[in-house]
Amino acid sequence: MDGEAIKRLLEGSGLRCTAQRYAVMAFLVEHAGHPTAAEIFEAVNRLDPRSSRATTYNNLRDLVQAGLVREVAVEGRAARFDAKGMRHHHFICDRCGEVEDMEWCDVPRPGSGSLGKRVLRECEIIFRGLCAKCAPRHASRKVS
Amino acid sequence: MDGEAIKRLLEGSGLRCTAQRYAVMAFLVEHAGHPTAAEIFEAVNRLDPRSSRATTYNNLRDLVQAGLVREVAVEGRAARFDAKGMRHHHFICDRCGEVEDMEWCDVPRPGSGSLGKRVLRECEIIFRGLCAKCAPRHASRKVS
DNA sequence: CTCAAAACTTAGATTATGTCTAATTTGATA
DNA sequence: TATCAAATTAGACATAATCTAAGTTTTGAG
Repeated sequence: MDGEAIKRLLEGSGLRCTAQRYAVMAFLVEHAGHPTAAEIFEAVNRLDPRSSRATTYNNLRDLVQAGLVREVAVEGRAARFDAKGMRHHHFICDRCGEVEDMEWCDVPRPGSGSLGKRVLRECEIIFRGLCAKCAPRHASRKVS
Repeated sequence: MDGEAIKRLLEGSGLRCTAQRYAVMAFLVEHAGHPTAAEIFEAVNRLDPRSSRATTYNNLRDLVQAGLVREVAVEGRAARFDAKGMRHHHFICDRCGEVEDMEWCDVPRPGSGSLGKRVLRECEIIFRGLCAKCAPRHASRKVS
């Protein structure tokens, strides 16, 4: 995705394409590794320190509200973000908190009986366990 | 579930049944509404102030590690807890953060190809949208 | 173009949530 | 009862995220 595409993405969602907001979105598009807000802030400021921490959080919130970015909460750790590209599920490592994408598959929808008055927007599967890096160390150590 | 059953549950998992730990577990068994740690602390201390905040957090962590309690992370809000009774999925309200149980159904397992070296422990579906209380207000208001 | 309003950004204070420390208490068991 | 590991405690500390109030930029009406 090039710069123009990102600009169109933002403006198509009613968000102005400011330097700071563009930087956050572009970083997320290029880095699929589910960075935290702190990592995003540090990365976009490393070479071009023109965005404050508050703005990074503001823009992440705006992007999530616009539906361009997904926020993944992880028990006991900072939230992680990814650009909503292809649909996918998530694998969360019990040990290191790493979030990884898992191949998309359809999710069984709840019957309207069990849904009641709720309005469903999306369904996602969370797989939990040990990531490829942590799995080998598992045999001898209690998962903490 | 009576007091003896809770005691057996704790001791069966290698945890001593202390007054404070029992209070946390009993509260979770009786209150299926996914309370936060702060709510649990406040509730178990309202009439019988014998547990500190640190102990409440320690015990919640112990219970989660022992597999007796589940922790549910919610984007932008405090973690919520529930006693692992029947298996169920979760519905999280976009607007108010409320966590509700959804009927259990089997989750499609990822093929061993897409799983790679990862070790899978559990799968859960997260349904997102508006809860029954928030849905009616939706038409006129942007979901904040 | 000009001006005012709206959108956006900012630094730093503040809040919310959760963890750690060091001292003390509890309780199982020898 | 004496011992010692487990559990608890108060409060300091850490971290993540939000808020505030002021300043800056962009937009659009006139």
